[in-house]
Amino acid sequence: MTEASESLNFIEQIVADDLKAGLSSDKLRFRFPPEPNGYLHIGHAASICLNFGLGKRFNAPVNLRFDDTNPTKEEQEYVDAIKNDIAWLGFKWATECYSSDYFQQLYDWAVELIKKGKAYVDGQSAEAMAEQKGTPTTPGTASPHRNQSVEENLELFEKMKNGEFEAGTYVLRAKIDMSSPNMLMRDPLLYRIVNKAHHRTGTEWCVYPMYDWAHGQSDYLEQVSHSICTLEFKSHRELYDWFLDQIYDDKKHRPKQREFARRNLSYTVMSKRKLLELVQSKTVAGWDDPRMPTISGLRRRGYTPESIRKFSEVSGITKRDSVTDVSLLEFCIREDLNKTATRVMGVLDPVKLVITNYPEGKEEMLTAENNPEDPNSGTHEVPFSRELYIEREDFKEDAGNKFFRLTIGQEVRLKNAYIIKGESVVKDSEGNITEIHCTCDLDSRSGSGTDASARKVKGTLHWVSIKHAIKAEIREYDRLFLDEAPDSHQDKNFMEFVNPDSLNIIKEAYLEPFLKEAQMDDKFQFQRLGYFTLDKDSNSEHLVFNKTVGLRDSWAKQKPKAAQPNNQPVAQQGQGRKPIDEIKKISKKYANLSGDKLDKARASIMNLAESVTYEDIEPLFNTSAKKVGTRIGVMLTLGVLLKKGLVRNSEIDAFIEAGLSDSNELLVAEAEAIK
RNA sequence: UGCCCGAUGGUGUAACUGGCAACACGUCUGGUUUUGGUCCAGAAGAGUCUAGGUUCGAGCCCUAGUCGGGCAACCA
Repeated sequence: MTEASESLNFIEQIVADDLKAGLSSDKLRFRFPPEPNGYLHIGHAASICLNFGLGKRFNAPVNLRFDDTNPTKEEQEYVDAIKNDIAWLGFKWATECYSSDYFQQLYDWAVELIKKGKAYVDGQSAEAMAEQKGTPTTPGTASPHRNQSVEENLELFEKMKNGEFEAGTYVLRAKIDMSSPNMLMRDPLLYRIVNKAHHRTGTEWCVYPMYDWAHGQSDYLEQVSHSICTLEFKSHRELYDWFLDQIYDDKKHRPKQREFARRNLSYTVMSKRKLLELVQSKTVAGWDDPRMPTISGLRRRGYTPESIRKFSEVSGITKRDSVTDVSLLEFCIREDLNKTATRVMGVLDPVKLVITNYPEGKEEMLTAENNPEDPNSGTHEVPFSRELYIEREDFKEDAGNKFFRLTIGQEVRLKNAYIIKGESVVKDSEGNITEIHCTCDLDSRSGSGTDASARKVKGTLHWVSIKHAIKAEIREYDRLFLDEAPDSHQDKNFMEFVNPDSLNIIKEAYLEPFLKEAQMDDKFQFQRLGYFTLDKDSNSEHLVFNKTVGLRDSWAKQKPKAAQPNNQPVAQQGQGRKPIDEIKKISKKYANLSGDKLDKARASIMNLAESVTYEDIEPLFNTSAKKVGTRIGVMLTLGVLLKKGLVRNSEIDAFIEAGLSDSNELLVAEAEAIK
């Protein structure tokens, strides 16, 4: 138990409370239970970090259990990908388990249930059973098979198991309560017949257990103490407990289920079904497309395990639904990469720069720091020559005072090189700049120690020597959806919000030659641009870099560029709220205020009162005497209305009278003012 | 219409379990800087969904309401 001073999230609190109540700490055991029917995403990372974090905090084992009870959807490919992702995230599971390992035990328990008269085989159609289930507000009706004899049930279930029936013809149901307010308790299904090979058990089984019958029992078999899942399983808890009641042996530890809210990320979707749709519709290139919120997508994009763990940590665990802004995720990756990424230079949108006073044919190697944040990171060499590429965006023929980059007649520094001054431009017939000519101060070489090199200039540009540059493909990504919560619109499908410009490919960017040696998983900062990493599509002939995330850019914010995706939520406080409600809100704590805050509150009440009617305040005259603040607010509002010509009546007089005789000075003063 | 959850600055979380709301992101200033990055200093922004109640005192407790979410797959 480290970091005991930190506040616990409510799940950790539950565990801590159990410990305090006498649970022996060696009984603690957790599990992460994915279904191998898709890839893990950033939402799963929350659950992984929670469960493995619990294990770490309380020094208890955490199992990885594949919930593989549905062979129609599950595949070995997903099992492998999930294990890979969890390991990459940096977690070690105690035991690798599968629900399918328990098929025999589960079957035996089901037979016991039948013998106890608590389960029966139903041969009706799915539609008929759904019909009988009733609705949340009306009770269900019993199946005609509900009271079949134990012998008949046993025989039918045996035949189900032996494959004597076709898929979908019979099911095994628990006999619980067809009129329970909890729909899940209305004789839920335990087993169905499925004719499909299972990725682990092959064709051994013809019947497969449903989630509810498998999950809690698996927890029990593994002696998991705390079974943590997401909120949509809350109503399953009653069933979870009912099933445990049937098989529980009090010499063993009984698991408990607790639920937390799943995490949503802005501008993306987070359900496996929807992610699968993006993959199958070829909207993205695959589960690990760098635009996907999957662990594998984020990894390919250049995110680190540290950054994802950090994101989970700062996001927290609660029971309310929320949409976390991607900017928080971006902060986490920038924070990590800033400390570790090697600084290099690359030009994405080149324009030729000729240094007219630098000797033709001359080349020199300059020294570049690998990472100014890390004094031990060393340096590397970068070649310099007369003709360079710089970023087209870094030059303007005539620019305002706030443009810190290259213009005609102004000096800027070339990073790690010389200070230059813009002299002239060469344009093509259409007026596009094809070359920029400049002169450089040959005394100003970085690191030379001369006075000239120490001179302060307005800006520093990145560059690359044309002769030495290597070419590479760069892939830049924008958010996959244009809407903050694309799947939250009841009238629109999330696919309508797909951002058509989420991928921008730069076929030919120019990079310093140092990058020729780049390896997969190396992290680079292309200075002044952002963080980049090699994509798996790379080979020695053709380098491909993914842009992980841009640097924070306070210059971009100043530019009016309307094309920037708007990050700001539209909703503003107070909008659509009635003035009187606003006044009530401000008034509530009025009596606690003083000084500036008091004056401010008073002024805004007076201001709001201008648009309040008598009908609004009349019902507030009998606000209880204790709610002084509200009464002061009403008094102030009344004053404004009276000034505007409101005619006095007995209710008004009574209210003022009551105010005058109150013990609160503020209220008395306001009453005095208008009496 | 029934049952079950939830509601704290723009966003995500906190508040030592009842003592007048804190942290992070984001935003805005200013400083440092050979990255308009980093770093440093500072600011603005909520009075805790509403109304009652209990209490000396409520974001935390009680009651009623409002709003949001979940629950009727041979999915998990």
